[in-house]
Amino acid sequence: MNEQDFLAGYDPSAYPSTAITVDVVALTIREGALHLLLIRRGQPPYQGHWALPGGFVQPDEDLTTGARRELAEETGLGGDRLRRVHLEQLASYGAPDRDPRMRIVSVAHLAFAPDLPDPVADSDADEAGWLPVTALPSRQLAFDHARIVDDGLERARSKLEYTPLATRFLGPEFTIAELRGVYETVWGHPLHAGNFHRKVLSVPGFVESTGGNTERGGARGGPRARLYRAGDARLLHPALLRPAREETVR
Amino acid sequence: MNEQDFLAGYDPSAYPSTAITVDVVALTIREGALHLLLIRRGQPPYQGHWALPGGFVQPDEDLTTGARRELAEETGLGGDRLRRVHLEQLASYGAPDRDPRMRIVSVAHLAFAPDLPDPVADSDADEAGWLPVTALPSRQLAFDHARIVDDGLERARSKLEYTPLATRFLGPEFTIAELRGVYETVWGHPLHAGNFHRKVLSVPGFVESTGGNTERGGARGGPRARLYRAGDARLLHPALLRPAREETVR
DNA sequence: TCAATAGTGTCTTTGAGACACTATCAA
DNA sequence: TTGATAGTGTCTCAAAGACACTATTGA
Repeated sequence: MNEQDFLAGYDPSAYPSTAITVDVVALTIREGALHLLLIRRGQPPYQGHWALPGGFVQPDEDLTTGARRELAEETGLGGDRLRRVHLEQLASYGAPDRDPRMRIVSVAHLAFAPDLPDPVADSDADEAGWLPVTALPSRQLAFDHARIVDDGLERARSKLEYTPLATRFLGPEFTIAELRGVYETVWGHPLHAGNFHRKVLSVPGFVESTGGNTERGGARGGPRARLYRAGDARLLHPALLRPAREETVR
Repeated sequence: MNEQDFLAGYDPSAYPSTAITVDVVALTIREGALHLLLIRRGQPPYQGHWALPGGFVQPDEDLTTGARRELAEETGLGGDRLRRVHLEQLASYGAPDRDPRMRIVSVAHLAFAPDLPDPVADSDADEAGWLPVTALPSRQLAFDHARIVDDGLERARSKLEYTPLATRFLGPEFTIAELRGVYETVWGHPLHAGNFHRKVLSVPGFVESTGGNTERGGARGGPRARLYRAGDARLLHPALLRPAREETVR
């Protein structure tokens, strides 16, 4: 039997079937706090609970394409704004009982977005919004989404160490202080301003100067800061390591 | 409608269906070279091509459980030997056309194993074996498995930097020189013996002394080496970074 | 005038890497 | 005896972090 004949006689339904969804852990920074895009479910299961935006993968689309589509649908965003959002695969979650309806494997994705407008609820949901991650209703997230969010946050913290993706939380032009704000928000503790400044400028390709300055100094005074845009590095070398965390090592 | 009623009337077949497989990039070190477990396919599609071990996820098993089961089936291994194999999720691959039969999303896993016996072919395959990764028939791997292998190798190289998983390629007791051999094999270039030795011993929890020594010196002479076992660290701090690779940064 | 901030200078400590050297063992 | 290897000592350089300081701005 050759491959042609084999495929002609192949019956997909003879194999165990499972549904595939994509879910998105979309992060942004608002007013100095890390926010997560969540949807309040309008239908069972977990009706009324908050859940990650996501849905079934369409027959003709790639996993990451599906995740970007879901993100576009939930945020009402498109075009250039959406294209500036960083999106990467996070991990897949497939415990047999994670969804009461049927066996569903979710391919979770992680997104970093600059401050975006409030989402518009679509037909399936009665509410959608950016919620601060520090005040998450952890026990009330649908399915295993609390676990997925935890994994996403840890991945985000780690990614800031060795990639320049912190810039994806900001607009096309930013100051070093704003970049430092991203690190402090995601990592959850303050950094030394002077050392951070020098470190960022010393990593090749992390940021490049636009030549411009901010129009005004800080809200409470201070000189006008120089403006930078993201450089062409894909990895930071040397990396910007988080302050030692002995506890997490063992 | 409450959740009970909803689930009772829920029809899984109304949703787009997809098959889920797990594939395993299983690595081991034989005679100083990195080897990969491959199966020569006995059936279409890609009949006669080499492919990663893997298969459909069973209805009641978790993704990682499925990967471990597939690994056990292909290697004929069980019990303690299998339990010593490190297994982690790598990534999921779901391009719509990656399998000519139907939409199949593969959740790839990565395994690090100490030198294992040659695998026994099962009913679906006419051949199975550990192949050196340097001499892979890249263009002849089935499906998108060449890409998955590349991703797995890069993940393996990276994991050796900041985790103690190099020890998973070795037996329960090993010398520093053997551990160095793992790094040299996976990273693909020689390391300075003296500096490596000191570095490994300086990282807390990486290895701990057994108190014993090897029975004999090296094959071409030299003193007997001290024996070590894996320590309790889950992360290396500070990390063992690969020598700088400027090319890969941009 | 005052307080906050941007940006730079400098010193200390840690760690990576180059190199040298000794002790030990197989052939 | 010879040559390879295990393990240690030492030096240099890069980088992280602590601290200090100046210049610039808003209030």
